[in-house]
Formats: sequence, structure tokens, C-alpha cells
Amino acid sequence: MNISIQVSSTLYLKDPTSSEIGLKILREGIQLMQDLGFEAFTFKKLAQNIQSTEATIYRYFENKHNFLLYLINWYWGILSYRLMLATANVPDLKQQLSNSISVLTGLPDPSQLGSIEEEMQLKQIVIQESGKALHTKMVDDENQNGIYLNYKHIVSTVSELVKKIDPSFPYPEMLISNLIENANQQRFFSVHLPRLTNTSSADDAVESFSHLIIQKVLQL
Amino acid sequence: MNISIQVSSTLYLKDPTSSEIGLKILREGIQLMQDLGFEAFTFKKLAQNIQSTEATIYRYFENKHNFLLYLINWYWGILSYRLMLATANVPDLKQQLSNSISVLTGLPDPSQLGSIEEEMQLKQIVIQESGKALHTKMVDDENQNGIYLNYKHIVSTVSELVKKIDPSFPYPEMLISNLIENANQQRFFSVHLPRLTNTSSADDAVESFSHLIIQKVLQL
DNA sequence: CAATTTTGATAGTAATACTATTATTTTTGT
DNA sequence: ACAAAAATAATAGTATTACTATCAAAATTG
Repeated sequence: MNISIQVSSTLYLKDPTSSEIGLKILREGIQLMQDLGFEAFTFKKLAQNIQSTEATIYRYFENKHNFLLYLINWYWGILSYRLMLATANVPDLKQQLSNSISVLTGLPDPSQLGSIEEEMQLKQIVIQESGKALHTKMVDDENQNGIYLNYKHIVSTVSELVKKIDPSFPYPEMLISNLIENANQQRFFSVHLPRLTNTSSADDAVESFSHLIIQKVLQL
Repeated sequence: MNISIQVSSTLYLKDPTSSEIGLKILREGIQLMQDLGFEAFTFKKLAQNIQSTEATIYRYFENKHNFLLYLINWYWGILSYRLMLATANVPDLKQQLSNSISVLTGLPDPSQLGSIEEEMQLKQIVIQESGKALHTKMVDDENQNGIYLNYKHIVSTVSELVKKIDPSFPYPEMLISNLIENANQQRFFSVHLPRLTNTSSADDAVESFSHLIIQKVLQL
């Protein structure tokens, strides 16, 4: 069974999943983006890695900024799918919320059935690079083009749960987007600026912290 | 009275506060960084704005990345100073913490005595651009050079307060760095992706949210 | 006011982020 | 199986960026 994850079609010129070379661009592109980081990543280097040419990659993606947006969008698509799985057929709302928080702030389990092989790599890229994709002067245009629908859908779905559990809580969207962003930020800190975080515990402190916030704030 | 804010000397080649043209680089640089954003900002454009040359600016800053780090470091220096003011001579620890949260997550009051004129502009730059300064392959070297000491000092100071108030709370640093980062992120969302946040209320929702988190999590 | 430092003016370079052109290869419909 | 269409490779070229270098003029300083 192969799950198809939706990525906004405004992000590519030609669907990279529609050809062998397109898939190679994605596979090797993810790897190279991780290895070099967004700044040093170029289509020229990627072309060399896949034994193709710059011009070919430019036929799939307008520029490296859009390529990064594609990867991030893909990641949010995967999470959206996992969120669905984790809440389907769960009758208790609080359990649904708890499962959602685990999906959004925990680490993916690669041994799990139906897990998506690229998820961990994409997550690393989101942690390292997503700020550069978001914080540009083009953000408003891109938002108009629906680039952030996957992300907004996630925040909306989970904050609806919050509203059902505690209709009086005044900041449901802020709470959820905070927990999502914080999870990625703290994972970055734990590698590079460990004094800004608490990572000592044996379990996943980021996920535990997120559950704790939800419990205390919503008084569960 | 003029307060001098400490900025790590590894961030400049020649102290920009030591000359008229250096101060012009800072003043106009802040403005241009806001207007153009980090990507489109260049030393050439800045040189034109101050009627000087690229070469002169390069004598003060190695590159625009370091210039941005300088501005961010300056901002954390200002906050560190304001944090001191807001907690000095406050006997109650909980009140100290509350004041600290206001400084870290609220908006500066430009009408206040001793307020620093550049703070609001620097804050905007931190909100828009600080991710680009932090999330690079150089972060570990820069951390070694003490670039993040101002920031780490803030997190350390306030999380010490948390520890005194609730010694059993397991994630004090994570809590504080989360609130700081979240405040900036939510202010970005409220302008560009309002559906990810809650900004409807008349008061400053970001600051109120932060106080609420602290109260609930530490059961004050 | 001579010596030193700083700045201005100008030039130059390697890399980046593309666009354009044309030949070759691959895919596709019949 | 094969002609037509589409995709890719190979190559070249351009504007901009992010610097470095040089040297004369201006400003500062002891």
C-alpha cells in the first residue's frame, strides 16, 4: 500500500513524483539539503549528484526556495496523515488530543508499519531550515497560493479538539502552534545550544514537556 | 544617562559605536534590514544609503551574517538590561518572575523613561530574521565564540527563578526558552498567518498567553 | 604639523542563480 | 515497429552577489 501525500501544485513546475529523474531529485535533494544546509545547497551541486544538469532540475522547480517549501509541505502532509491515523477510531477526546500531541511533538517510529521512510530526514530539514522558508518577504503571496494549507489544517484540527475539551480556553490555536514550533526549536537547541533546554532525562523530554503543558493548561 | 549594552567583540572587526560612520552603519543598517529583509539586504545598498562605500562597511563587519548577529546580540543585551531593571528591588520571587515574563514576551513601551530607541526596530528584526542567523552550519563555532552568551544568560537567569519557585519542575530552561521563542513566532504569525494564532483579544494576547502558561504550569 | 589611521574611489574575482539554445535521447500513440 | 512529441543533456551566457585589493585623499592624533 502506497500513501500519496498531497503537496501544493504551485510549488513545482513539473510534478517530481511523475518521473524517475524527478524522484531522484527528491531523494538526493533531501540528502544534499541535510548535508550542506540550505545556504550551500545549489541545483548545480544536486545536478552533479544525480548525474544530470541544472537545466533539468529547473524544469521541475523554479528555484531552491520553492524546492525547500516543497519538502516542508511534504513533511506537513505526512504529519497530517499520521494525525488522522492516530485519532481515527479513538472515542475519547482527551485520548485523541494526547495522541495528536505525540504525533506532533514526538519522534517518528521508523519500525512502525506504514511509516514513511523520508519522514525522519524531512523532519531534520524542517528543524534546521523551515525558518528560512517562512521568514521571507514572499510569505504573504505564498500563503495566498495555499502553501501553508497543510500546516494550517493540522493546527486547526488539533485546536478544534482543544476547543471541544475546554471551550473556555482562550488561545487554542496559539497553544497548538506553539507546541509544534517549540518541539522543533527545542530539538535544535538540544543539539546546538543545550543550555537553553532540558534534555537530560532518559525519555523524550520534548514530548513529555508538551504533554505536561497540555495537562496543566487544560487541567486534565 | 547613556547605557552601554555589551555586544560580543568577535562580531565586528572594528567597533561600530566608536565612530560616526560606524553609528551610521548601525542606524541605517537596521532600517535597511527591516525594509529589504536579510536576503535582499547587501552592504552595497547600505553603502549607497549612507553615502559611503562597500569597502568601508567591510572594515567594520566581516559579512552581513555577522552584521545580523550583531543586531540580534544587541537586542538580547537590551532585554538583559531591562530584565535587570524589572526585577531589581522586587522582593517577591513570583513577582520577579511575572515581571520577567512581561519583559521577555510583551512589547516595549517607547514612552518609558530610559527606553532604548532602537529596541522596537531590533525586535522586529529578531522576529523576522533571527532564525536565519541561528540555523546555519556555523552555529556551533559561533556558540564557542560566545555569540549566544547574552541569550543564554537571560534564559539562565529566569529559569533560576523558576527553580526557586518550584524546585520540582523538570524543564525550567525549556519553559523559558519556549516562551521567548514563542512570543516572537506568534507575533510573526499574527501578521502573516493569523489562523495559526489567537490575536482577537484587545490586550496583548501573546503576553497574556505567556503569563497563563507560567501560572498553570507552576500552579501559582 | 608630521605621522598615522581612516575613508573613498575604483577595479577585479569567483560563485550563484538563473535563462537560452540546440542536439540527443526517451517516451508515446498507432 | 516507427514517426511524432516530449524530455533531457550539453553548453554557453548574464546579472548579481559577496567579497578582496590597491592606492590616493581626507581626517585624526600625538
